[in-house]
Amino acid sequence: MDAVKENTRQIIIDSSIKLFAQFGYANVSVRDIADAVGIKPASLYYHFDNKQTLYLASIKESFSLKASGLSEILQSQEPAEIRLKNYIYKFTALASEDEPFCRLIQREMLDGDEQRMQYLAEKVFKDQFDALDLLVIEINPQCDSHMSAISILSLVLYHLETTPIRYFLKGHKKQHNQAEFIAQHVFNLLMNGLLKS
Amino acid sequence: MDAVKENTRQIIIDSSIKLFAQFGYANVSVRDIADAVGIKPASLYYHFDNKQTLYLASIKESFSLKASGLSEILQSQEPAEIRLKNYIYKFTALASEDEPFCRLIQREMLDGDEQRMQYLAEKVFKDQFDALDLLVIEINPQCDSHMSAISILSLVLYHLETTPIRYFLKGHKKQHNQAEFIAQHVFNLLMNGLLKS
DNA sequence: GTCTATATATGGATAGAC
DNA sequence: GTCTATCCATATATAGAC
Repeated sequence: MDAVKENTRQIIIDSSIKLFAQFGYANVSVRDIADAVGIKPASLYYHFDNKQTLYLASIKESFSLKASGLSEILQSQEPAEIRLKNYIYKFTALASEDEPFCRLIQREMLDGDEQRMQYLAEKVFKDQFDALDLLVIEINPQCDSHMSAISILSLVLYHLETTPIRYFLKGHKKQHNQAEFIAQHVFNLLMNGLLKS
Repeated sequence: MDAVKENTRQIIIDSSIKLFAQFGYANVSVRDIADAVGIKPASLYYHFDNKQTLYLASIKESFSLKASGLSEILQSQEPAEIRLKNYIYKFTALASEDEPFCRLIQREMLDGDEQRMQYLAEKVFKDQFDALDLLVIEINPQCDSHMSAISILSLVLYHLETTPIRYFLKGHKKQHNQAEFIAQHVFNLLMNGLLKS
């Protein structure tokens, strides 16, 4: 942010976050990143040993950037169902705003590298997930909170993830892509199930 | 299956399904497929115009094998809720059995190539999705059937997709990875919401 | 229908000048 | 720190012999 001299290394990371998230590792060339930054490919190799190193640094950076208006909501003094509602709306909004980041995580999940999974679970998502798990227990102490927490996340993320294909599927409307509409649908489904609209 | 002379085209499709599903489109070369089949890359171009055509044919082929069992369930004479229950159990089982294929579809969604999305939606998934949509309407005519159908699919698929990371998250148990357990959780959630276990 | 040989493009990475 | 120039590997795809 320093107007005089911004860190080139940081600009490279910022650019590659966007590119890797949008197109995936194999579909982003070192040339693409260099072009986005405005330097030549050879110059990248002054800052990073190779493409893989750059990729990992980008993921780490992306993780550490995005954090927690969500924690506030989960730790507020509202009744549990209100907290869940607020959480879903906020989470949907955040995920919707930062679609590239969501894709990056999805891609990591697909690759399924065990060491990286463990790192993500224990160093990045742990606090968030645990707090959501506790909220679910508070709402229904009888339920399998682990499964329910995953279900909540799945409903939000999958609606966002399927945006490109839902456009071509029966019954699609513009509003189905709006974060608030998705959040409303998900919260209602969680409260009432399919039977009650 | 003919012992004397099996269709080379079919062997190519079978081989590429496995490769694309496991590694993703960009990570599988025409050479890889040719090697797996046991022919030279040039020979592939006698059977298919290009890599993309081969890829789409593979997905279509792979999906239609699974879809027939699901269609039966959706078109049976059972009450709507029983059909939904049977559908979820069968769908979960199928998806669980062919994890590579599920990953392939997920990758497709992440790539979000518009032409490929349209092809998949209209030529591959259409009939299945429409039938599920109708079932949802039957169960609750008031609801947004498009959103609800996506929600059903999301619940099943995301539990499977997150298998590698859930292992490291709070409250995980072995049974959370079993198809039948997931189906039970999903059906219960859809019927009763989060509040009732 | 499958082969060999090759055209053509692209991608990761390095050497050395400035 | 960034550049130009280039190497080398790999990828898609084609031409033409068999």
